[in-house]
Amino acid sequence: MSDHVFGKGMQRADLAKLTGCNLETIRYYEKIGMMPDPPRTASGYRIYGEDHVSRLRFILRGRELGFSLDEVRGLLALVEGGAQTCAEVKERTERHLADVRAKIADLRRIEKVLTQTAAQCSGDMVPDCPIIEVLAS
Amino acid sequence: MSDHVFGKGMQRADLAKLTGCNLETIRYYEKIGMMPDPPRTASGYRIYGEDHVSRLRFILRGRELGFSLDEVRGLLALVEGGAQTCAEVKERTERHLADVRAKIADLRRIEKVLTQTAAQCSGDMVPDCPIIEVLAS
DNA sequence: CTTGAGTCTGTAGTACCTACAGAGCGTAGC
DNA sequence: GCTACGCTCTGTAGGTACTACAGACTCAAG
Repeated sequence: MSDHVFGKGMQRADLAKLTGCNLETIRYYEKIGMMPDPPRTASGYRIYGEDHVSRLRFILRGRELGFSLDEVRGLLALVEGGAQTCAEVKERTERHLADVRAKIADLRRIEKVLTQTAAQCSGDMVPDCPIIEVLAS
Repeated sequence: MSDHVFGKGMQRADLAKLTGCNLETIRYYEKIGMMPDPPRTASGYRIYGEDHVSRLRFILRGRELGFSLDEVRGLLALVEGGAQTCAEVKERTERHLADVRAKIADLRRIEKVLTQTAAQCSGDMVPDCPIIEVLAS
């Protein structure tokens, strides 16, 4: 197989290479209904086309931007459902943005504690390590 | 039970309340060896003392600071092992700090993309939503 | 016709919990 | 003494998002 121009469709490995997605993840997305069941050859091999490429790219991009699979599923439904308005898309994006910002705030708090504590630690043979104090407090 | 002053030791629910840990999580930590097997009453009820409280607090604090359970396990081993030096503790903390900073950088990148894209979106009845463009690109 | 690479399937493993069912235990009230 | 209620015990299943593997099959090249 592996029709060089993908004229008749491509195999799983081709789709994986094209999108940078892990080979097994494609099958996983199919199993949980994120990707549609593709047509098969007579012997059962999956055949993918351009529509599969777009859809998988959409999912991967959403994941890169920190959306959960469920959130991506929702966005896909809006897009595929031919939403006349993007208000809902914007709303979900902003909800997600709030999540992302909350996570950043959390991590910054952690960073601050760790930085301050590590700074107090000489690293020498000290009986009372300030880092351990923080953990044990 | 529930000896008001915890003189003879406390039950699981008491330990949970005292540390803010989920009841089931205590059992889970025991199962994976993060918490030692506690003594039991004749009928099999777990009995916890002050040492269990400290250890659980250490674990929870480590988790709050974003250490993995394995990292916490390692720190605990250093502490309980009566390490003469805290150099190793400092090193691990700094390795973890680098992880935290990398995660912050990741999230900030995500935040930037989402903010910029959401700003371009009017939220009106637009056929080409810039958010979807980003996802589909 | 054989060989090697690709594909198929189901399943198990990762991290970190959380929740539940069904059984047993302990105590307060009657 | 007995019942009722709440706690504990156990093992196991679920959730999120994959990733990896074993064993069987298919396909194309030499």
